Amino acid sequence: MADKNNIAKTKVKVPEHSIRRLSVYLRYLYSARDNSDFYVSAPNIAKELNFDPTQIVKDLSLTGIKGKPRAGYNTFELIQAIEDYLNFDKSNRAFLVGAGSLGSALISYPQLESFGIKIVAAFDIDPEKTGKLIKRVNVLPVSQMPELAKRLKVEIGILTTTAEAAQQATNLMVESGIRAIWNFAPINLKVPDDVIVQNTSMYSNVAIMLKKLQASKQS
Amino acid sequence: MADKNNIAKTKVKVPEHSIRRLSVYLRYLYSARDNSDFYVSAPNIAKELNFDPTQIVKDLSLTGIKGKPRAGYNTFELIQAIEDYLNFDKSNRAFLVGAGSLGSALISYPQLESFGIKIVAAFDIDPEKTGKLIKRVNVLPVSQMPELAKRLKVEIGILTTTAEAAQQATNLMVESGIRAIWNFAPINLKVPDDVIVQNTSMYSNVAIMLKKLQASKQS
DNA sequence: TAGATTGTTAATCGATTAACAATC
DNA sequence: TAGATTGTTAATCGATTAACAATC
Repeated sequence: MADKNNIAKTKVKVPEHSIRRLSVYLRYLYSARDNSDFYVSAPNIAKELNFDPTQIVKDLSLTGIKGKPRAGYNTFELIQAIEDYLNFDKSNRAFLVGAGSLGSALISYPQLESFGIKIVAAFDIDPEKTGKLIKRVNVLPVSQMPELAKRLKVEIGILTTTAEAAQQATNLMVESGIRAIWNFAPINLKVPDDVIVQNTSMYSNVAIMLKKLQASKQS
Repeated sequence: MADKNNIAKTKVKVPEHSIRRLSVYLRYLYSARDNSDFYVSAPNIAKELNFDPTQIVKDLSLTGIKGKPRAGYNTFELIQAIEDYLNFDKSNRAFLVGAGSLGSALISYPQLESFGIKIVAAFDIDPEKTGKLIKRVNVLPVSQMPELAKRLKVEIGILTTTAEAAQQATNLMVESGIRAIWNFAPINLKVPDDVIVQNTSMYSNVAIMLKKLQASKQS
């Protein structure tokens, strides 16, 4: 049954909570490294980030790293282990579709490359926008996407169009062979079973923040 | 113990998963309403968004709404119930700090207002940026923040500065009486126990997407 | 050695899913 | 009435936390 398949596929099982935390640890580890801290321990990180130390130990063990009792983990090895586990090997080329203000902001977002995503081209339907450069990234007409995707073996698409244009842009990405879509458009995309959609809704974060604010007022 | 207190306070207990989903349902319900669907049922929404129907029923019950067996929920009542539950009453005024490309993108982000946030002013330290307008929002020097926050009773801050400027900007927001900070800067902010920080890290989403992509290739 | 930290196993907690009765 | 859907209670599942042994 196609529908059931779809649900199954959408939920490729990965330990989301741990992965989310690992990316937070990683950010801290970069600064520790720059700070010449050669060893970091779980209680160390925990104190800095206000996390639970045993949870950190458990998360880190996912990457297969071995730490030294008393000392902690070698900072360089730990960074390498997390980067490997999260596939941040810098070869993940991505297209950005929708060169509006959010798209431009993402192209400029700091360190996105060290987090495994390299934006190699941007696309737009608006002829006003195409033919220009945004921080060394070319903005091309969408018609060039399928051919370029195949040539450059691009598997990742970042969707920053309006909600109205999003589904059509998605269809084109799928036709071009894109396997994973990082979606910022506030709409539920329809994709084939084997395409991954990562929704980044601004709204859900707003909702959670407002709810916490309300809860904090009541106590 | 201050540290323990901090941990406790950071985790004001709200059903995060349900809230996140409710905001997704809401977005769909707006389109259903515009489409003149006067009644929607859980299996209805489930099919459209690829969710589990019983989970939807459970989530919706959080808002206190009563549905009709066989028919479902009145669309207007349901929208109202979710908006009430999530405090989207449109009176949540917010300051935006850091008028760079991401800040501008957020000011232009569609429907943010219907999701409970109204950006009433933007701030920047760069004199090049202050004194201008971004889509009807004034960009002011940060020095004006404390006084204006008190006058307008602003409790929410949106932080879109660089990582380097983020902590200082945060301190100023806290001094100004901001109670909740929606943080886009890739850094762990230090705040007093009673201030809520909602981190929106781009990186964690990248990490999860890459991990899913890898997992899907292995099956 | 003593003490701090890792690493593993067990207990708890919360969220999701399943089952089914109530009801329009 | 029959059937679809709500709504509630129970079972399952996964994630977090606690406990403690191993080790440097």
